[in-house]
Amino acid sequence: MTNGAFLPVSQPLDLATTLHSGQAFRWRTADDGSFNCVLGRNLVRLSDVEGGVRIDSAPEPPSSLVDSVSAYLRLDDDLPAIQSMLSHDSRVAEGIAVYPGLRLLRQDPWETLASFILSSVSNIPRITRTVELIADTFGDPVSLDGMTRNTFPSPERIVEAGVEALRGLGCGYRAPYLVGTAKLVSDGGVTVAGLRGQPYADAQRALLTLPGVGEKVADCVMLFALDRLEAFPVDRWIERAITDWYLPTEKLNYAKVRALALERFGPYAGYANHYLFWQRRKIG
DNA sequence: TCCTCTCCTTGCTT
DNA sequence: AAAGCAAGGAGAG
Repeated sequence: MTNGAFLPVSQPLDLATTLHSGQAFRWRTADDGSFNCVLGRNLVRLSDVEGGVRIDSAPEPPSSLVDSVSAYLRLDDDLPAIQSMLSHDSRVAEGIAVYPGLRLLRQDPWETLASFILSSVSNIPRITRTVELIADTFGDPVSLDGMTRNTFPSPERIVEAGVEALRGLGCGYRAPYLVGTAKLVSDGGVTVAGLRGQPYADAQRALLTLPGVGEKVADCVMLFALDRLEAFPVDRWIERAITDWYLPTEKLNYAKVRALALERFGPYAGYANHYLFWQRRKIG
């Protein structure tokens, strides 16, 4: 065992729910209840402990990753304050009551972009499987305490891999989208990481130039990786929620839903989105 | 400009 | 076990 590092947590944090909430696809739960994932080039294990989270990692020592794990878990978001701002909405309030420790994550932009290109007309188990298969095939191995997992491959690696190989891994019609986007990213045509913190309109404009990226995928990347908490991805579930709960008489389009989200939920619309998403999925 | 329709792969799920 | 369904996007009309 490694020596572990302690990340004190005073915020609400439900690791199990957060890490398996469909925003990240590579977290696994071990038999001992801990969670492991490759973050960047480190294999990281998180465990719930009294007053916080225990971090183990390799090859870099856990003590050097405390800040980056804290950032990844968005512990800088004051979740109770955000939740109280959103609780005027009864549907969101219901979601908060069921998942009080459900947080958004601050993930790697490229991996998030690739994952959500693969998400189209798919489902969470399948996305998880495909993303893992891509890492197993084209990533680099990292080991921690006898466990080995692979890094998520760089855009350059995805370009080298090519469309046919990705089709072979079950990417289907999304394979050329992923390779096309990887080309633009590796050429420096679009610097995804550089979009973090950019204004919504600028980040969106850049993302929409990428193949396989429409408004919904762009919103997922902005929300889950680029610090745009006002992003409000509209997938099938959210669309049903809006239709049934908010705008039953209107003919919806993406812009209309976004306008409603911003007006109703403001700068933290993305948190409302995530609670609504899970409330709606629960109901069907 | 904006809307509607169709097609695109394949694994989960019932 | 056949069939519906799945965190959509692109292109045509």
